[in-house]
Amino acid sequence: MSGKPPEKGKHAREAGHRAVTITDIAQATGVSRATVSLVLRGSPLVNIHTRARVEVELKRQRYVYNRTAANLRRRTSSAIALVINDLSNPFFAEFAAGVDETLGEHGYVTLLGSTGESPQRQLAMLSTLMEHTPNGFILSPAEGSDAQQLRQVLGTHAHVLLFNRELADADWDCLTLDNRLGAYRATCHLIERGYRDIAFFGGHASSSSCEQRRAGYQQALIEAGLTVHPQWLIESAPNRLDAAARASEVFAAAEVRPGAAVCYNDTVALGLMLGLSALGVCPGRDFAVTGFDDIAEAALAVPALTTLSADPRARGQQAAALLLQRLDDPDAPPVRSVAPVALRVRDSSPMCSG
Amino acid sequence: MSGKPPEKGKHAREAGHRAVTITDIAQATGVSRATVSLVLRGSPLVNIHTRARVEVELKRQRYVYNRTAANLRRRTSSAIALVINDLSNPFFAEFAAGVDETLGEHGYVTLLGSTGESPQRQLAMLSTLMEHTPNGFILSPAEGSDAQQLRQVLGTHAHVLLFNRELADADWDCLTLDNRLGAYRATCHLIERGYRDIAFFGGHASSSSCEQRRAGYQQALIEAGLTVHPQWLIESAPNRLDAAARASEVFAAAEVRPGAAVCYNDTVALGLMLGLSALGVCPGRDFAVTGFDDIAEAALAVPALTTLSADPRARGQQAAALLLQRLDDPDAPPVRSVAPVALRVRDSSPMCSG
DNA sequence: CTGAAAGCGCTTACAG
DNA sequence: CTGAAAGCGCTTACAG
Repeated sequence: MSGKPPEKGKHAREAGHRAVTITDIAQATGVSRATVSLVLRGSPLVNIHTRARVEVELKRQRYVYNRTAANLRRRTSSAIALVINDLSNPFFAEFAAGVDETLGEHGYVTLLGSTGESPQRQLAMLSTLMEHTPNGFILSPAEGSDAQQLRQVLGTHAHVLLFNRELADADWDCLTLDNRLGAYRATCHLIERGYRDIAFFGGHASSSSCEQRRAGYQQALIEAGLTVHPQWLIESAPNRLDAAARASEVFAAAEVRPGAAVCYNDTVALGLMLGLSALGVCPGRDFAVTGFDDIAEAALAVPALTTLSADPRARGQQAAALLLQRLDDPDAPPVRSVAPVALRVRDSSPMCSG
Repeated sequence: MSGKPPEKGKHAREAGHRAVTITDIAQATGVSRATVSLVLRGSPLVNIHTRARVEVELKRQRYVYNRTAANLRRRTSSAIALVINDLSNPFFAEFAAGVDETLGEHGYVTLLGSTGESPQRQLAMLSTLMEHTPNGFILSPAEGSDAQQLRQVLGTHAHVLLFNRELADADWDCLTLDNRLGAYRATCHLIERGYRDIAFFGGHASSSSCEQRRAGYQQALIEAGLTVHPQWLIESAPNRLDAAARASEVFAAAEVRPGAAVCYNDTVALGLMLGLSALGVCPGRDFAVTGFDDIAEAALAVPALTTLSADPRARGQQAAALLLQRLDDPDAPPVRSVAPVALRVRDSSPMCSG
């Protein structure tokens, strides 16, 4: 039992007045609680007139079904926990909207939890959520999550769908973006436009998504017969500030200055563009940039950012659907779904002029 | 009882295996369930050695507290419902992040619901959420919400905090932005920069926030001795597309062409800027524009958008705090909180050149 | 077709 | 300091 339970707010629905229950309805209509329950659950057993009487009384007393009580008795749950890093990241906000929409359509309610990209808070969040007995978890793991610890908290039998990040030796269902193909396409696009010296910029190399994107980038270079310079693999925190600060590292290597960069994601790309401007390098003219995610800002930036669109809302719907499938068939083998990703060409990657 | 309950997903925590309960712990340690419960709740009554034995066993069996069961017995709830229009609007996403953060710190869990700005779905959403017996609601009402119907669904005694939109004759707590002052400031700012012919663009005039912003706009004009032209009050749906389509209406009035517009919000302002460009009017040079909300795109738009910052994340925290206060003291008089709003001056409102 | 009874996992007076 | 008993609001075999 972790977290501090709310001690003050004692009023589940109302202050003083107790809520109307099936007992009230049963007494008022002169039937048993069992019969009221059958009416509520739409059982065909109930006599049509009995049903009518009960239904009138339910309306009259403004009865509200207590699903948590029913869930307790039935050993079910109608809630699904959604745990993401940060709602203020538009990509995850859209994802959450998609999840919530699909879960709602299937009669589930969404329990929300944010981790702020901290494995610590993630564990705390998850054990709090566990106490509310959700039927399953949709989890976008914080960077640096430990599968071992997660399993410890979630228990061996909880239904879990991982989004966005794979976890070493976790046998949970998983929905990821096609990171490798996406970065491959971005890199090919730059090569086609005439760039030959292309860096990979941003992200923590240890994260699985960054690793995959780098792999796609390298594959494209190799297929084109270009050299992969290790000095052109530049790490950064996945935020704008750190990316901007590290812009100069792109030109740190003595030999050749790259003329373009495939970035880990849009946020990092926008930060790099800012940093380049500060260095007197005009992004989109002196230096080509691509992103990943197609956040709303990508289309509005100057120059508009060439990027890969993952349609996060659709991913949310897909994630929810996959988890629901898992609930239907707990014994099916683990699912690994890879969502496609589409290139959006914009001004930040013009034809190479150099 | 509305909505379709999930019939398939029968496995609250695990498939087949039943969860460990206080009964298991009691049996294993040879104490009563009551004692285990006291240990869990941290009661000082329990003998220190008894407590130690029980705690070891809790760990050993990986006991997970079932808060929903406890809530049922105690007639409490540790959940709060958060109902907003659309998570894909960054303003609301930030707000939700703030709410969730503060609720989490106080041991509450967030039940999420989206209405898609539809009063219909809002009612359906709310009655589904009611079945989960949340302790209170934070509700950003969909446009066109009917207080009467809401009260019907929520019951007279539910604890509700309204955000962003007031509702005629609802005696619920309410947190709104200082719409009037914000629009007043934006208008004064344009006047100071030399504009005299200023339109008010976008939003549905019937919505309370739009009404208030228009009032601030008019006040500023009147105080400056400028005329308020009714033809310069242009309505639009609060989205980019409709705003862009209605850009030409700004110049529809025969007499004078306005040289600037105070917009209902950022989304509408960005739409207007797009529409103006299409008409050959260059926003920020030929025509000044201000927004409202300071969404992330505002700073990145070209020209960057002068707007009012409401700090939605802080609003979320504030909303959560207000609701928690209400739970502590259900009988306190209704609270109407008005959050301040700060002007962010950017390139879209340069000195008047005309 | 309907009711009496047991029980989901927990808490809380009340005895002792 | 600990246990027996009742009960939160619901559901589900089981009789009849």
